[in-house]
Amino acid sequence: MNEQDFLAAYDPSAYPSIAVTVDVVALTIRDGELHLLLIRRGQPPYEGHWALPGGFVRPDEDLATGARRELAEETGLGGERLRRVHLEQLASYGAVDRDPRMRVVSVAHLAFAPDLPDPAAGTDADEAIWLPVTALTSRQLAFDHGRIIEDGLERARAKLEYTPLATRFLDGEFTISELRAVYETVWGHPLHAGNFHRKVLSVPGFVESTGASTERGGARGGPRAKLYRAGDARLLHPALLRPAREETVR
Amino acid sequence: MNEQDFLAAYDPSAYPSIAVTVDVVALTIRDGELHLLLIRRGQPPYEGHWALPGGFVRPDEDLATGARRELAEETGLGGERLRRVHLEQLASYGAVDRDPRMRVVSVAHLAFAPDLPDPAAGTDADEAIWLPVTALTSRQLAFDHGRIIEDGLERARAKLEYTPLATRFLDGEFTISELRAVYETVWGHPLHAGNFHRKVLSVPGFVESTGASTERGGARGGPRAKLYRAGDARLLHPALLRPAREETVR
DNA sequence: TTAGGTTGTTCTCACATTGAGTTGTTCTCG
DNA sequence: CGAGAACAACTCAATGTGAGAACAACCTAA
Repeated sequence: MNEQDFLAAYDPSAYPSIAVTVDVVALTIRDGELHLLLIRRGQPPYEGHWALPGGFVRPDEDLATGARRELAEETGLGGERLRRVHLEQLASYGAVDRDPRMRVVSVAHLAFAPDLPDPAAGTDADEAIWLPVTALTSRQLAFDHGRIIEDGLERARAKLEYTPLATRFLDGEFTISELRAVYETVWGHPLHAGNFHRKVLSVPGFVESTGASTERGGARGGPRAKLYRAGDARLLHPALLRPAREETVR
Repeated sequence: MNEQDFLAAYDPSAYPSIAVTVDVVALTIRDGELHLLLIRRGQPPYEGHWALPGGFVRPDEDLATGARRELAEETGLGGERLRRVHLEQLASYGAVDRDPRMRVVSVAHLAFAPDLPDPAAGTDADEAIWLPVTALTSRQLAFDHGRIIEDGLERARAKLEYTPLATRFLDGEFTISELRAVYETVWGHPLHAGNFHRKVLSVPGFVESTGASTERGGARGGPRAKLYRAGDARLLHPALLRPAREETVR
């Protein structure tokens, strides 16, 4: 620090004026497709464009609390349902001109949720929807939110490899096939059912059996599947690696 | 966003007052030990405690630029040497009471550098040193910098697994043994020399041969070693995994 | 009610990767 | 010159992975 910084430090009105916001990349799986929570902006800048839920960090809340509050406001979620949503910090975005109104640093967060109700009820005038990520390319996104979403999706794909967070897209009890569907949806391609089954059961602490089975077979046939719940592992060891992706390596 | 937020958005003086800083966890390897750049604070709060290099983000610079500037100021580094330092964003820290003077959100960064000169010259009155990370426990650290350092070290250890960033701790040309020493130093335990050698050469794009060898054998004997430089891979595939660490998994 | 197709689960087998140890050679130091 | 160290290449067993097959349980549609 130089002398100027020190002076600034002692005079709360003298430090550079930068606003701090939180934005949330909230993901869920609906009808076998990965969906993202978006808000349509009702005023300039980027009026009519789609944006991530977010807003200013309040003086009395920390970053994670602010992100969870924004998520609650837009989804109408609360209590136990909200508490079960996985929320982690993604990264911060602070390009000088990312908001035309003023200097804003946004601390982006990433959320994984089981299928949630439509967000319309209980929020303000802005339109909020769960949009399939496959439909993103055709949408106009506000600010640098396109970049934030890309980073969030890549983080989500990577996290499924070495953490048990895929279970956060499911309800408390699930079948191995449902878990496999999460991986296939987030990674975007099919997995070998037999190998996946073997792998999931062999990783210690990933899932634990409930002893129960589904009431009926699948909609298109097949036997009843055994039910599992999330285990106590916080990391998968060894990891469940995505099939090789040579392109991304160089 | 609710109505209050909208009003705030249009009135630059009405948004919550939060300062934005950058801090840098700068790592290098000296004498076979991992070192960290620390500054001794010359004034309260935390006077006399050790802190990460950092300071306010300036209105005209983005986050990465600010972090690189702070690093340059404290190391006296510039030009090509500075440009070769790997710098990436680590995470943001925004607990309400992390700075007693005011609300501060710090965007922490992580830097990997080859052995650098002592930082004393060219900087301001504060004392700056490269401290072995093994000596950290006995030091009083300012703010939440202990936590930030922990997160930085864990990120560094993880990054060595799946990226070729270990080469950033070395000069342009290096031997496989020197590269292995980086891994052993950062991970904190010895690796099997033969297996490491095989693995490094088998991962495409990790290192490429220069064709040359060292002028002399090692200080304690042994043949001349072949020299390599960093390859063009940005990710290691397959990764070079740390030996299992059961404790951290649950 | 039955036929045909789907799914959950368990196997098998070939192949790749890893951990551990060995060998041979080159070099430095005393 | 001899001892010890380190580079580089090899072997071998254990483990993990990809691909496919087997089989029973179950659904829907005819």
